[in-house]
Amino acid sequence: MPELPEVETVKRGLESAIVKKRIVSVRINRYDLRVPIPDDFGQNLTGKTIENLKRRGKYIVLFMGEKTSAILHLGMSGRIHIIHPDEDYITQKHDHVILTMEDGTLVAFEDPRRFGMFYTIANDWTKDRAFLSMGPEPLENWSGNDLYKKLKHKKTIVKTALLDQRVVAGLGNIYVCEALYMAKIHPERRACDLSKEEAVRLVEASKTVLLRAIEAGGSTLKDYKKTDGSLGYFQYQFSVYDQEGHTCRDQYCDGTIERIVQAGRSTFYCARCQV
DNA sequence: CAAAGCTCCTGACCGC
DNA sequence: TGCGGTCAGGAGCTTT
Repeated sequence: MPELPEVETVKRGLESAIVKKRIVSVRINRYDLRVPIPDDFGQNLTGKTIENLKRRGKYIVLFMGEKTSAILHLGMSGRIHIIHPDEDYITQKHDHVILTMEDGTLVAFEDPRRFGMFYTIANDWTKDRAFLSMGPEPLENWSGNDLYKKLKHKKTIVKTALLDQRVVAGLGNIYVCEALYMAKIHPERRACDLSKEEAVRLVEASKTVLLRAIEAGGSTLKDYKKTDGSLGYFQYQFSVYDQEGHTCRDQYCDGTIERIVQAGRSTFYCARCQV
């Protein structure tokens, strides 16, 4: 379930492997992802040099000049495998796309559930529909005031509002739970009922949670690569996510972590200290 | 327009 | 051991 920290970790891993290198071939094993890979995908990428990488929300943009960018989203189960020129690699069952770089580095996009996206665009990537109504980057100039103003006229519950990528980019089910816990805000609160102070707290908590997770991703990245060469999943100790029945981690709280379902998704929270 | 509901997909897990 | 059922969830689409 890649959210912002996992995507950022993947992007950092890709950085040294492919930036400033030319793509010499593109192998596409299947086109029928949930959003199909365009027919001209391979043609558009072959021969191009990746100038830089950008992350926006849960997307990674491979920038190859003003006229070509590739846009990657890992969906639910997407992974990137980086295979160095001297390494052997057995193609995985769900490796849908494999890029070969000029130095022999392979980049495999594996995605069993096929919820991911990989496509090219022929103009300014910021104009792509994925980014048109996307909210602010949480780690860049996201303020409590901005969140407060956005939530003020939202009738939905705060948990669901934070999952909406138009409100803020990059949060998913796990980090929304974690951020609400850290901010001590109950997930069933109506978004429009949050005070300015609570919005400020929620923004600060979100930033802290995301930064810590990125840090954890970065530190475990090397160990993970040693074992199977893949990138993107890390060890991060969740306070509430998937912790149903555990005692609240707050030393002054003796509550128990509960699980409820909101809009069809699990929410984990402490019913005692999140109010 | 917002909000809620449904859908896509496979692998992991559980109970029998 | 196998088998059926359930669950996981990002985002696009449809419905209300």
